[in-house]
Amino acid sequence: MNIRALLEARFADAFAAVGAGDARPLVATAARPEFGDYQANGVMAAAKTLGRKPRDLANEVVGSLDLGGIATSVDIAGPGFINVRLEPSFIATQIGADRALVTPAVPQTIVIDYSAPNLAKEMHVGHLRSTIIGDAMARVLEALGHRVIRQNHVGDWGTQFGMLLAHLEELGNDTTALEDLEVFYQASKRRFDEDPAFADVARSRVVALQSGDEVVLERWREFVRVSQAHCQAIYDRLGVGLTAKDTMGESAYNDDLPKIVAMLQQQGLITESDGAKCVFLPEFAAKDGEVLPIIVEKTGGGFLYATTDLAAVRYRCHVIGAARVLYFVDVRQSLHFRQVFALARRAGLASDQCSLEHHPFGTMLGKDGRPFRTRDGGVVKLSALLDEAEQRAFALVSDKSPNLAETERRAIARAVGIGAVKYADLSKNRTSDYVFDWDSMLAFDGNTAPYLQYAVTRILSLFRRGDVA
RNA sequence: GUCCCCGUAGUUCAAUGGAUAGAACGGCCGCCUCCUAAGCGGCAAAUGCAGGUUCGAUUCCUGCCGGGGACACCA
Repeated sequence: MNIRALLEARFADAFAAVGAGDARPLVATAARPEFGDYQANGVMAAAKTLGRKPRDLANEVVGSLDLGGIATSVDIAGPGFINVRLEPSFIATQIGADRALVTPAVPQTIVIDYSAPNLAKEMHVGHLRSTIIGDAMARVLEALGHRVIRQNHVGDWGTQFGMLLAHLEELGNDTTALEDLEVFYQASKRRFDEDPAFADVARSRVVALQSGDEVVLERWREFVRVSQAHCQAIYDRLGVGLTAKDTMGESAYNDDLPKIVAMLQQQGLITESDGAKCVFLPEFAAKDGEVLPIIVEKTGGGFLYATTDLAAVRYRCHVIGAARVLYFVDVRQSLHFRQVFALARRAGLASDQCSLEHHPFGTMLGKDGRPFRTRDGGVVKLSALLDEAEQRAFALVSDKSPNLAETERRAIARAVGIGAVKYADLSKNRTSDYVFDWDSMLAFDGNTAPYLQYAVTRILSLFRRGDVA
């Protein structure tokens, strides 16, 4: 039983008994410890509605309130706050009960879309927030008793794969070239930009891929397998629960895309504009009457990510039967998701019972206040970031505890370094940008992972020395 | 230009419409010597501006100022 909910119910009974049954008791945890443990704030509003003095009404509420065995004291304070101090034995039994302090949820099926790296390249810092915030949410919702379905919407399809496959062919399909995916991607792009003949081959591979050419498809599968192994290594280092079975990439929706467009067409939602198939929804009209388009098919054919996301919505709502779909995606995608969600509803790709929610997050900035980059302006690979976190932690640990064996210092450095990166992110406001700063996240002072980890270590040490449990 | 998000101590973050706006780091003033690697106590320090709704506004509404982002065939 949730304590707040229990108190709310008891107060509601008391409110009803004194003729204030229409008002909510508004029970909350106490604002300050000296007030007690919980407080009910609803009397002031109720008194206003009833035209009564708040203190008088509060007295009557307390008179009718039954908190036997729950509270040691119930006091009226200020203009009409009611403060409750809990019975220690009651708290003890609540804590002893299984998951006592967790509100038991009515179980729902919840899809969580997070991480979503582009498999053509290596994961970079831009994927960090989605990955660890989404993972944290998945765990929380599971702990509340929900059926959580993780969906890693990886970028495993599209024009860029034609380029990569063509380059891989040039190298005799030797997948060891993929060990450094970033280098491989850059080389492919260079070939594509510099050699028109290569570009033609690349384009033909895209067509082969999309038309289901088994030979090309097999090479593509191998590429995806290797690339996904890179991601898995990162997930394992981060302690993130994603695995291959959670992958539901863009390619998975390939066959649905023409059907989605046909369906929109049938509903009369599509307007052709400059050769592209667009949907113009009135809710995206500006003051000047200009309406933002949602492009679902390019001039000359070919689909865009709005189409893919519509197919994903349909799958999640209608096939999986999700009650909620949570997207942990960069704030810059806000407009895109507003459009996709609105269109999905309009076209019946999402039922009214299916809640579509974009939970955006801000950008990771460097100390200069600009997006976090390497010194020469390149994107920071996630593996390099985690390497540096462990190295810095190792230097700190070695400095403070030079007597420990190196293997032990390495193990501690891993926990401290990775923990610092994750905690620095999760302890920040999700929706605003934040400055990524090694020194503050690895500090042994303040609101940091090293501080928390040391506090736990110290408590365990006390228990050990005191011979407690 | 249009639309969206955000403005809280010097800094990083808190505060279901509730009481005296909380922490941490940094700063200043004292004190102490170590429970795995964080010493302890104290002090100063903030709701961008102007209205409105409300018994009560950091929170909701309007306008302004400031910052960020997005806006047609990339994702």
